[in-house]
Amino acid sequence: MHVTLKDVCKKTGFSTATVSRVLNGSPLVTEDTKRRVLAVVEDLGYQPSHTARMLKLKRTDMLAVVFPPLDVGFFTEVLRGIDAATSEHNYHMMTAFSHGPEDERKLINRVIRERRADALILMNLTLPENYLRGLARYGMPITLIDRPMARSKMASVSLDNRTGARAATVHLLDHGHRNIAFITGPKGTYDADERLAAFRETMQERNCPVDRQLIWPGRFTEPSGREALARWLDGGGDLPDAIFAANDAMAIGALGVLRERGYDVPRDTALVGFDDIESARYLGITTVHVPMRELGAKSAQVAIQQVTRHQTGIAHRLPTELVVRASCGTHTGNAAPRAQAVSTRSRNIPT
Amino acid sequence: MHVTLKDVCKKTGFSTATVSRVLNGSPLVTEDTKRRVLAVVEDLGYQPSHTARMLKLKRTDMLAVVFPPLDVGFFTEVLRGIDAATSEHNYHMMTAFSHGPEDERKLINRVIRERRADALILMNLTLPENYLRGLARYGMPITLIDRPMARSKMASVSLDNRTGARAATVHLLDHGHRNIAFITGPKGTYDADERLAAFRETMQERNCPVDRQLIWPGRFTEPSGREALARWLDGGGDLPDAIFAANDAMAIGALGVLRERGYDVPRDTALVGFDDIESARYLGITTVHVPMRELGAKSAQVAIQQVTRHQTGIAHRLPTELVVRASCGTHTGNAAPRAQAVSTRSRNIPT
DNA sequence: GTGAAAGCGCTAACAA
DNA sequence: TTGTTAGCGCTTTCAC
Repeated sequence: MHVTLKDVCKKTGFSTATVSRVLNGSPLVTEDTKRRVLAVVEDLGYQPSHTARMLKLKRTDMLAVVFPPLDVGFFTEVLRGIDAATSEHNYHMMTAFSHGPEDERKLINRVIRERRADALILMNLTLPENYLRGLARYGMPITLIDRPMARSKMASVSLDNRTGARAATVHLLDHGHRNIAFITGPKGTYDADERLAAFRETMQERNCPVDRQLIWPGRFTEPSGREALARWLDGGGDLPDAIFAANDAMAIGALGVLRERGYDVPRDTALVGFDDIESARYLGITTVHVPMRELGAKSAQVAIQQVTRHQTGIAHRLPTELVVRASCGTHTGNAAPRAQAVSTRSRNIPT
Repeated sequence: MHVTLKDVCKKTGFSTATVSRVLNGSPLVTEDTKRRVLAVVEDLGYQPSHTARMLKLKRTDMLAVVFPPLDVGFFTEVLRGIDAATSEHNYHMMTAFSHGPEDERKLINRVIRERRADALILMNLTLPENYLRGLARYGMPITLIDRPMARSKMASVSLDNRTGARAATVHLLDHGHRNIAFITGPKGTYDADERLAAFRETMQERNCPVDRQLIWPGRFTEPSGREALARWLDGGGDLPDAIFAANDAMAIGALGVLRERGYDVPRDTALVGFDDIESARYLGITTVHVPMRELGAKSAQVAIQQVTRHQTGIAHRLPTELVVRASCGTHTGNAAPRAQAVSTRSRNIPT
């Protein structure tokens, strides 16, 4: 059997109250008592049962994180960010990956209803706003990553997608590309919509008409990026001057198709992604850097603040930043120095 | 306030015992009682408190996973594997990334002593065997990923590193490479040691002397791969016929150096990695595929078996498999068809 | 078949 | 300063 509070009491002769006080650093105990209790605690190798504590205190010191079923390296980074902040505040992290929308709701419900965690962090899910609002009723603080909630007090940590998408579009335009294709993310996803909108706006501002045919639907996955470009080319479409994918996974998919068909990047077409995942760096893909760790860390902090300080409606927006690499722009000759001006994150493996 | 068992009792008129029986599917209740109780449960939106249950049953339905502070995409995949098996068995997953060896022990101790989980999965840690054996005393089942424990009953799920490393080495030799450099993983790590040992053995069997100078120390990280090759070249070393890195991250690091210095892969030197992470596929790096998801899924299954069936000393060993891509061997002309024979996993983006 | 009651291991009034 | 005691919300003997 394992050691409980009572064992410590028996051995010290003190009551549970006193021992508990010592353990919780109450000032209402003699130095001597404290010493004696701690000695026995040490001796017996006693450790308070977290479970019992939970039941009494109605705290779990646990943050639950639910991720969508996407595979991209993006989530690892976010997870690490959450982990870092979480453990810094002496919280634990419970992780679950959803395996589809139904599963997502089941997961979320289970966590909330069983009160397995003090707060819930939801990432980039496509769940409708009113469903999310409904969750608020259960009283567990929820922090949304990647989606500010318009008319609600739900906390969120999101991205300034527009500035990044705008910078990328401007970069392409500045390098003389006009005929730019855009591979979208799943419709209805906040980030995807913002990125597309900013692309459109920027094009319009520059009096550069957007060819509707060149808006290719994607799903934020690598295969969907492949398909988008392949379908266009197979349908007899000309290779555009540039391709702007709403995330790196799709950019990588498109790059695969380009290489397989003998096209050179950036000579035949420029390519830009979004996120700045590890593979994008290795492949030399110009992209918009997203501070993934910070996204995670910030959301964990927000979640904890909601728990400990009962703060509500906290909304953060993190900046994004263009990172110029070989996949785009270098053929103008002076793009390299310019790249430095845009960002110092450009260490990469030339392709 | 939230709904408890008592609320259901009050509303139904039954005792806690009966309601609890209904909830746990006991056969000792009338169909009618069951119906009435469930109706009220539904009506009130009652959900049993997991915490209270835990305290009573001394089960947490939680698997704790501790990962090392490495960044590689490897872990994401393993984590997904664990998640899949975990949720399939109605368990939850608690994740923690260590931030160094001291931290690692602290994390592990906390989980074990507080009994936050029913079982613990440890991944690829460099913790000494006797420390691990010491942990067994606490009674929490531990499953090791990537390291079979020689003289102990600790469960493990590990890799057949040798077969994979052997296949890779043979592949390089068959393509006429003799002068092969090997970038090692951190000394003392099971996988790293096995891979190096198999490389050495295979070379010897083929009467191909291993040049000690060409064994470059690495740490399983991308920068360490860069450094290993850069140091050699900067020291005036000739580019070897081939480079075999003990993992993909380091292979990618070396590839970066090669490209920066204008070398072509595989023309100037062949390159082989280990793990088959996503980036390796995109970069067309020949590598040894490691079934990362299975590694995770299997370890979760083993962990759960230990909990539910009190099985002990389960040891699994998963196969690895050579995947031939562009970074190696294709310059012989007929390597492509051969690649098919070796593995069908070779879809990749030609570099 | 159902209920009363005793805990699981802890914390925190309240009393002394 | 320390002890007594009543729970937290559930499961499970043991009676009935």
